Amino acid sequence: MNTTERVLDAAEYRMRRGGYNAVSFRDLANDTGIKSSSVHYHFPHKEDLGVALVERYAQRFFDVLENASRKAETPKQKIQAFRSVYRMALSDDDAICLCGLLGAEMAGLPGKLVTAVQSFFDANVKWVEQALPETLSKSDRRKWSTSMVATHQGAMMLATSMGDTKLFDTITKHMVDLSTGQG
Amino acid sequence: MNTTERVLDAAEYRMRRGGYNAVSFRDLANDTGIKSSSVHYHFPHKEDLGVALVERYAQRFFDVLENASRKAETPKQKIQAFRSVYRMALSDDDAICLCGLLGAEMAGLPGKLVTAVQSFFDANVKWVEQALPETLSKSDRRKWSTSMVATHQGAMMLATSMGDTKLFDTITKHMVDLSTGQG
DNA sequence: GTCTATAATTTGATAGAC
DNA sequence: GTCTATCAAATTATAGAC
Repeated sequence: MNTTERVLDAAEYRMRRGGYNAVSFRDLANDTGIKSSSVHYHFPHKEDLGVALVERYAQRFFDVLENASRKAETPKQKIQAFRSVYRMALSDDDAICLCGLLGAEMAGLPGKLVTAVQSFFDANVKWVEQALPETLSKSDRRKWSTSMVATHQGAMMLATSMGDTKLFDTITKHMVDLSTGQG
Repeated sequence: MNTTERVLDAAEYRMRRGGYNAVSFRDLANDTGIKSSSVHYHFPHKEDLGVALVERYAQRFFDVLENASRKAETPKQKIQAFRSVYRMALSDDDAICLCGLLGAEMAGLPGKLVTAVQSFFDANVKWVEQALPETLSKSDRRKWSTSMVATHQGAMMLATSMGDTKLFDTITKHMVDLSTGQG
């Protein structure tokens, strides 16, 4: 794998655990086996690194989501695909969503990062909206899609905080059940 | 007001915006009009400061919640009181919940802070559980209470990230409606 | 309780050689 | 692309005077 990607891997690991300010060029250098000045070659400023990281994260997220929902035909199946992608992000990496963490730190982040995180959430909400039954009103779709994103993000945070991954399962299943009329 | 409280005020303001690592002794000293060594007199280590801050935050939160739910008789009224306390924390201070932010950074926080944040969430979940109708099964009460906390935390984060406080209102009203059979 | 002074470490960042 | 060398600033923290 090329160095830029390896730096991003190290940065993602650290940032999804401690946040933006918990990542330093020196840590990334040690993680990657190069010097901090070489990390600066790939990402001159920390803000650049953050933006590249969020963009890669978003790209991957929607790639996986696209794939997971490929065979989904009903709204219910699509929502379940959405849930499964969040679930994988949580248990595969044993960390919360990068944008969930950065979203919490939003007021302390550099401008370009704020925009990138907002784009992720915007696309998230739009995706769920599009997946919901067309029979619902526009405003009902908004209500459900924003609630769905908020609940999934909150569930990740709460489950990780309490050290109980099952909490994520309980909460998000409940939400999906409610949205598909099983609650 | 005494200096310890003024330091905590400054710390809360900063930490609820940028997170644990966005707060420095020197910033707090400047905010409070004393020197950083004097801040250390009140809180020898940063971890102490963080714990004291979370404990004060939790105390105030439940004091306000107690007061807001004092006249509430029905489960619905109690849940609405819960929602209103989160809403006030968001709009009065124009920041998300201290523990919501620290919960997101959990994996990067010192041990005593982790415990303090967990206690806050634990008490949150228990409070909602206790407020729900006794007619519900124990497991249903758990499902609803954890979902309620997750959704409120997620809604705060999402609303702040998108710069749209109304998003919090829409999402949490939807959730409360669902829980009280209005959805 | 607050100050001055200071230490040890970390941080984001740059210049210039190879 | 990576290195050595270096920097200025910031960070947590302590010693000791007042």
